[in-house]
Amino acid sequence: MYRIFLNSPLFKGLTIEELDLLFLKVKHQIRQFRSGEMLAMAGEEVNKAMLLLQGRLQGEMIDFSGNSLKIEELDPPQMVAAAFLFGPQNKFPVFLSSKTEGRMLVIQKREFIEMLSLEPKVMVNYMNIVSGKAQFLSGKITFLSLKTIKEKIAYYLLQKIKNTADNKITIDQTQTNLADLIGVTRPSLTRSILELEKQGILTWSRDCVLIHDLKKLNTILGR
Amino acid sequence: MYRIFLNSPLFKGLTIEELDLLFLKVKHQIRQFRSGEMLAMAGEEVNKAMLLLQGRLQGEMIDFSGNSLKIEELDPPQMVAAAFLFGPQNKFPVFLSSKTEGRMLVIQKREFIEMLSLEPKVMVNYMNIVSGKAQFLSGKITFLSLKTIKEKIAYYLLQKIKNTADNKITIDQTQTNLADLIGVTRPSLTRSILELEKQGILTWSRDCVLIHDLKKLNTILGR
DNA sequence: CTTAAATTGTAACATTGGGTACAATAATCA
DNA sequence: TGATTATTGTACCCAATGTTACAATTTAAG
Repeated sequence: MYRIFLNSPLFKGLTIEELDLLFLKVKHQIRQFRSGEMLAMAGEEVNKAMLLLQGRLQGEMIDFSGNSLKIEELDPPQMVAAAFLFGPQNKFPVFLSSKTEGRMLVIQKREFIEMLSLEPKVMVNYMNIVSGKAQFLSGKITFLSLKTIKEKIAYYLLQKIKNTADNKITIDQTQTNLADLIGVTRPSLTRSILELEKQGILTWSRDCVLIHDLKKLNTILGR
Repeated sequence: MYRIFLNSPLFKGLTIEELDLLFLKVKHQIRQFRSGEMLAMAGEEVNKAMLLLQGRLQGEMIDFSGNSLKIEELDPPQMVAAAFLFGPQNKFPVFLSSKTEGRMLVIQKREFIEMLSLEPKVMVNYMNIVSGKAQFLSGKITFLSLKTIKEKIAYYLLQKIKNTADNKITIDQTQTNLADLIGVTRPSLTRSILELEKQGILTWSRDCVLIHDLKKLNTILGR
């Protein structure tokens, strides 16, 4: 019955038997949702643990000029608003809506605390999840602190180049998408890319980027 | 002996007896530090729980143009880097240095996990702390997502006005400080303030701000 | 009360990036 | 291949903010 929970980060390392036993003791529900449903408003209180089982959610922060800065998409079997169940302001930080239909496991906060006490493995898992959220947000802040488009491009590329041996980076999206991702307009992004090319730092072709001068690319970020 | 830990958020709700018993079982050290000491570099691994007992620390993210965007100051009895002890990238997100001399309690991660299992109250306290960190960072992101200076001013003032009954806000810092805090230059801040005054939204005197038109102030943030 | 220092106001100019429109160049499909 | 569409390059203008420098005002110190 609870087999589908097994590959969730929250229940990682548990046996089926442990899981079955746990859910015998802990009260819980399954909530169904349709596509396009608004599941939570920013500011709303979080008083239950939610584990996405099926479907896809998205959390977006509506910035005040009406644009929406996408924070994250959520796929199963991830927890929803994990970092906002405890803490002094346990309210949704984003608008949460469903991109598809699906369902999630819901456990009231009181019962969730009980569960964490009953099973230390779940406790450690949960701490990893919440800490991971904080770390994700911390990374976002690093990025948002970058001021110029060139800095954002440099940061983006240097993140990508970590995973490749040579100085060639595969770009798996269009400039339009990328511009949207880093929060600038497309013509501005193109303009900055071309300036970087003129400076001899890189060559940007449709599907990949060649870094000619890694040193200068780092210089843009002041290091 | 461990009485000084009692008013720490981590050990809130424990009796002296419980605390004594806990620290009999859990290995720990006290680390002294001098003023101006660099305690951790951004990127360094976090493998111990740290609780500031005395002195003052500051964590700052050196932004890549060399400016430093202050993230937080830390006073006793707060935990250090609480949200970065677990999770997939348990590394310092900021440069941590001491502003004064002082000392802190240090518990290795392994022993810390043991402590959380031994005492559920501490576990819940720790989760509140980590979640609080995530929530703090989430707030930072909201702020960093604001684009114009007027938006930042409006956000700053509306946060402050929550705590006051009337429409008068006490400003406890100079414009120079405030400009630094919200990450803009001082002349630009002044310019924006004056424009807000011309629009009849507020009056900004040395030590306090009078909001004349709360509605318009909200409008700046698009709500 | 006078003076020095800190704070705030102001102005001219440079830079960055958004808005818009359109041209040029691939990529895709019939 | 030819036509259609998606993507990228380019230009022009404008708003927002940084840079710099200096003036005006307030506060603090003696």
